[in-house]
Amino acid sequence: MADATKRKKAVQETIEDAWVRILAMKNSDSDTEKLLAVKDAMETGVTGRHPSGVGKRFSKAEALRIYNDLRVMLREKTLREMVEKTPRNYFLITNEKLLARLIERLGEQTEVAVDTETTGVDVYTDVIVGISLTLPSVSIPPLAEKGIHVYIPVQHDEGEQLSRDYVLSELRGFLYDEGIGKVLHNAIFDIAMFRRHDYDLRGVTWDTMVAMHLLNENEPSFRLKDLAPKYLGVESDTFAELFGKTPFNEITLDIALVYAGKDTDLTWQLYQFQYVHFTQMPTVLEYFRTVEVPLLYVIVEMEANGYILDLDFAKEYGEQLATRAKELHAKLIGVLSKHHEGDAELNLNSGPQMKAALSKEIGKELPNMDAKKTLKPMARDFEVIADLLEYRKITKLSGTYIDALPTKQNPTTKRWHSRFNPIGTVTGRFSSGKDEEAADSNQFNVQNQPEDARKMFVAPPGKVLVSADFKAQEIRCTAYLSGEPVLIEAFEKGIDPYANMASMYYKRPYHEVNKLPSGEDTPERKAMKVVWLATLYGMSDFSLADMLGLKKPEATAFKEELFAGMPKLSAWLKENEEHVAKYGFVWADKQQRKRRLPDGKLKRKEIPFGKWNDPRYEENRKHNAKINRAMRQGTNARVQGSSAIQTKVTMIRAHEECKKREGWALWGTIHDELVFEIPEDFTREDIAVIERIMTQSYAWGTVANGTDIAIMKRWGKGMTPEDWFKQKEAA
DNA sequence: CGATACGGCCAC
DNA sequence: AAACGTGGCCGTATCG
Repeated sequence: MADATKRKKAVQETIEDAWVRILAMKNSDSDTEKLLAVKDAMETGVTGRHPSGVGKRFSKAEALRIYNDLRVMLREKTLREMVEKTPRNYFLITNEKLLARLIERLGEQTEVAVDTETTGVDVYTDVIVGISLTLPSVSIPPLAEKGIHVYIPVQHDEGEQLSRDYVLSELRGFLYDEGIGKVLHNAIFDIAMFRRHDYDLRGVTWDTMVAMHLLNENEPSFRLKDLAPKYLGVESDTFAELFGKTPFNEITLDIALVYAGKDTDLTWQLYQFQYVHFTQMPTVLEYFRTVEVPLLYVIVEMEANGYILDLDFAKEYGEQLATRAKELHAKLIGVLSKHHEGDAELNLNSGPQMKAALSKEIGKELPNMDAKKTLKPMARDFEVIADLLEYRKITKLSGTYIDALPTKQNPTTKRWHSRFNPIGTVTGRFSSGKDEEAADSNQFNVQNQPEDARKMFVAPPGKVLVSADFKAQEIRCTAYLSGEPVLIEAFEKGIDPYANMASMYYKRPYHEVNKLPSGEDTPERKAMKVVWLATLYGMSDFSLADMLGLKKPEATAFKEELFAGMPKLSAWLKENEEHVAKYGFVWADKQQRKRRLPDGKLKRKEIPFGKWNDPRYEENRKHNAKINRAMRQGTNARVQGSSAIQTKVTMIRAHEECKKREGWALWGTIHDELVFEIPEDFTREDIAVIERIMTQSYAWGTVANGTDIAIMKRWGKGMTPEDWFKQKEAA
């Protein structure tokens, strides 16, 4: 009876009521957007109920089904319109005669926009199916538009076209001509695609994606399709919106022309727009042209070189970890399952479940499950916590690294390839990991491999890995930027800057506060390091106190006393904050890169004394927190950003050197470290070459650079070059 | 089963 | 209220 009533009620619900109900649900942003689009389409009569919904109550599921149909309709309409409106200066190049005429015109250009269309985003496996080019200075007399945009299909399923081999060989002169500048959006991808077909794309002069990052690192998206509407006023659909998962070779040529032609058209327009803005920042332009653009080639080579993993080792190690995890799992379940209700077994990987069970087991409520802060201090008193920590460490290690990496071998190259994204961070550092639109790719983050996972990475046969770090890179950078004598003198004397600070602060001899013979830190040196890093990262006195095990006033006093002994550094820190507050940005070294922190210019909002916790002032607190954050970011961005420049410049030099030497390659970079692979019969002079590359490619004024070099067959700690040679001579 | 958010944790 | 900067990835939770 109740059911019948419900059913009756449901039938009676009007569409209007249904919309109110559905939109009141807890919908994700993207769902809400879709639902509103459907509502609008239904109200304007574009669409009606979905066939599957006839006779049923109108549901969110039905609305989303309608959305999918609507999207297909819309897509077809958009594509039809795109083809109808194909600009008259867009041309398909489909035969020898047209290609020959194009090549003649290409020879007259000084700069050309280039883009490739491919079967997918695996640059080692997928292939080029078409090439688009924008020739900006070619005019076809009857047309008013200046410039032409061409698409050369080479492997579409249908339509008259030339073969890829023929087109590439005919274009060789153009591709290899450094005198014809190439302008691309995300050139790394296209350089790698040409490389995949054994062709170079030489003479890249501008990458609109990288340039955009220098113009505004806070840009929410660097996709051409997002930048074009924003900065050029040109609407643009993404590949996925237009074609879904259809590979480009299945797209008919009329559609391919208008889509691919638009890519280089927009890239060229964006270049023109960006160039005007760059003329306002000549130092940044110089940096872009001499560092970021040449670096693109280095990145492509480094990524393509790739990694070799010791799969036998990974398998054995993975099994060891699995065995131990199983033991710990059984033990933990034995102790904790009595605190867990429900049919399903207690899930040790579930934070909420474990927090509840553990709290009951130890008889007090845990605030959170943070390993470092909450659990580790209790591990000695509670075996169950020690076990859980070990279990979590092992499952993290195997789940993210030991078991996961072996599955990511590239099917074509049989190697493992990471991505190094030169615009992946706001400060200029590289990020590493998956591409934005390569969710199912084999790419992985090589910059956060823990020590135990690094053991899987081995040098290629007959080679060794040589890691070279910038010794105390960020401190030297700070010494240089601030001009602080205490730091500069330490580096001049070749002594440890932390120990030097400790000696000064504690008024004790340097050797007493430096590292112990075992290599361990003295408490004095360790404290200096903590305070130093805390300052660089803008840590509050509250957190500093927490880390040093002091009360807040003591931590404040400690910091103040230490920095009183380094007045230039203190003044520099203050200047950074003032600069952020006044201009809303800071400069990296030699004004090569900006870090824009617009929140720094906000005016602080008043919070009356005693009202800190008053919810009425929550907005004000959040507002002020944004300003505080910008202040912390300012100094950090100057140091991290300048250090990233040093690393990038050094990579270019390293790459040049590697090209000259048989068997040398750049293997990777981890922020303050470059890793080379070189033949294992290297000499002392070879090591001296690497030392010179590291210390002389980019100077911090008069502050000397330093490097520590290690030789390895397997990625990890390694041995010093001296030990390597001693061992070799002994054998 | 996909999309999204989040806690937690790996690196420098 | 937050309290340390820059990242990426895994597993769970949650939603429909």
